[in-house]
Amino acid sequence: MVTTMRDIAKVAGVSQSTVSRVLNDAPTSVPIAAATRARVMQAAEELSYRPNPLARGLRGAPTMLMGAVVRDFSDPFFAGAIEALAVEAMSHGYNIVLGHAQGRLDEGIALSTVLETRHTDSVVLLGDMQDQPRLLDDLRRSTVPVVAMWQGSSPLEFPTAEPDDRAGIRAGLSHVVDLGHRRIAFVSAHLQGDFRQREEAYIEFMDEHFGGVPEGYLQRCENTLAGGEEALRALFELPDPPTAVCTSTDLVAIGALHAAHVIGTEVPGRLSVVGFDDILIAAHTVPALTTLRMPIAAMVREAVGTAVTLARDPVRPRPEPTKIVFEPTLIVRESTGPPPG
Amino acid sequence: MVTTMRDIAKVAGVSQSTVSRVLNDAPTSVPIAAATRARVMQAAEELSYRPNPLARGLRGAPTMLMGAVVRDFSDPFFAGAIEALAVEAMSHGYNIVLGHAQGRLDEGIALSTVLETRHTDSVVLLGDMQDQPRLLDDLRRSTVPVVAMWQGSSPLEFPTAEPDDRAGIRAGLSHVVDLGHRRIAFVSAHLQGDFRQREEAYIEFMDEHFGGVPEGYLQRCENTLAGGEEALRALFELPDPPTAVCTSTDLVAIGALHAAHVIGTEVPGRLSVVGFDDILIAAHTVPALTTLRMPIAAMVREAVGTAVTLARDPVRPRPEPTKIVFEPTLIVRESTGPPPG
DNA sequence: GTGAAAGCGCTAACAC
DNA sequence: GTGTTAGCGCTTTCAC
Repeated sequence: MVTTMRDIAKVAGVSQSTVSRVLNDAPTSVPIAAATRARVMQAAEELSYRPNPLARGLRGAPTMLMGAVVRDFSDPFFAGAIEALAVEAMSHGYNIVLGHAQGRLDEGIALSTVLETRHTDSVVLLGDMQDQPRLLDDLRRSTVPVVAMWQGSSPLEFPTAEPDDRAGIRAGLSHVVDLGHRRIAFVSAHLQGDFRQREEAYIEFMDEHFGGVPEGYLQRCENTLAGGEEALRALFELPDPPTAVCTSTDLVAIGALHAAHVIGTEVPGRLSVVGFDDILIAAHTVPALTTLRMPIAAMVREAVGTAVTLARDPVRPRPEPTKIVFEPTLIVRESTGPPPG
Repeated sequence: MVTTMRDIAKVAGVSQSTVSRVLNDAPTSVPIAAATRARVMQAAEELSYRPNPLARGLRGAPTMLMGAVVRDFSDPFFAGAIEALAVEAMSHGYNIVLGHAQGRLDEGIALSTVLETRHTDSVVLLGDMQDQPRLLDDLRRSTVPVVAMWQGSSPLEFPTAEPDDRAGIRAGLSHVVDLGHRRIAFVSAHLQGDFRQREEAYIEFMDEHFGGVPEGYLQRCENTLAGGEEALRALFELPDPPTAVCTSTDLVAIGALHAAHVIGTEVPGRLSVVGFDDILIAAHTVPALTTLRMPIAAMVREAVGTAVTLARDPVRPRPEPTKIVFEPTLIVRESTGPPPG
């Protein structure tokens, strides 16, 4: 059996509400006789009492649970983001509930499972969810505060923390241009609208600097290691292969690195590679990856802070959608160098 | 305002209990007039009603939340494991709540935060928690069913799914021996008791085959990429460096790979490297890593299945601690080959 | 077929 | 100082 306050009350010979007061260490509002308090405490200890958070929650107390809905679980980038989110949330006393918007689940489940979650005090969206219309719909009409991250080009609906994709891509491209590269390709991991901005930043940059994107230099692929490999292979079947490849994620960059190794193309001797995100392994690939560091910590801090604040507000007028932008930082490692020759 | 059943009842002109019956689609127990049902449904729709899971839970319904307590969040191996856990749990209708036993949090928090979690129907422990005595204590005396994974050598307290570490390590060692290696070192990532078994398997194997471990061939390090790098460097400062290195995790193996590249040691030409776990990037490192595949999917299936079953049992006599063992599989890739010369 | 009423474990008035 | 009494939103007897 599970111990309830009534059990304690019986054992300690007091009323259940006294137990409640003692156990909650009622601020200053109601003084309790030291003796009573002691008896209650001891009884609670003996019966190894644990409060029932559901009952508390029913009374209006927050559940201290924060929902996290992530678009793609198997992406190491999001794995890192969730970790950061969990740590940050915990520093506010919250635990993370993992929802997920994974592809073709029965849509009905996807949403209710995630959102039935009214026992979640707030919800954080990681990544673009345009392909989950019902989820979004549900979120919109619900009363839980929602904050979003990495929404890319999808319409702004919630308070959002976003990286400056365009600036990041341009910084990477400028870096290889400064090294002397002219034949610069781009591997664009295609997920949702999410990465469009990175791709567009490349096109824009190439237009400005070289009057356009050379035939075949823009490769689209899945956002996986295998996708990056394929894309790099395709680039090297071109009559005039690039000397530098920028990518929209580290994941495809690492795939590209591997493919380059397999086909015997030296990095950075023959080919420079630039990633995006600076995931955990990026610093330890062979060779170490030059990339753009996503300011995850700062973004997560912002998002969690907003979520916590909104959750605390009992009035909660639907907050204005806002977008706070964070700058990626270029991290130069071993995978970039001057072009061959 | 949040819509309750009473609101619906008022609008539909019925009693709140009727609303409950309609909305729960009461099995066959109580037939409801089609007209009433329709009216209720419509009112619910209009008011965009959402059931309050807390109230349900209070009445004894399960919360359909499964707690996951992970020892080390930043370990990509556990990230993968959590992903698998989340997917598997969701296939049973559960969502995962991330607890965490992270190092030096205020111990008080660590446990209550994770366990107050009586609104969690069950708890899965990922990794050895010996350094969290209060957590374990709490878990022991609580009534939530607990199942464990990757407990290594710590005492068996719960139903557990475990890899056969010894068999895995021996398979890796045999593989390099078969390739002709004799000078075989081991990089042992030191966390908890967790990895002792892998280290001991190495010692045992070396005793059997070569009459002992050569001086300096057993390197201990942190379970990080940097740890693996350091360990490899140390090995190559030995008067007689190894021609093969086995490791207790892919993480340190990848660090070793990187260090080998930096000091100009060719893999597998001059040095063979064997990992353990087969994490996501293992197949895409340069060169691709030979490793032992942890049967995560099978283990997680077992663990979640047990957790779900236990959670369903209302009687719930403390289950016998059990250990189900899963065999790792040797995956030969590019990082191993015959010794030089 | 449907309503009234009790109660899940807890907190918060409101008495005394 | 401490007990009594309402509910929080819901499910579930038990009546009618």
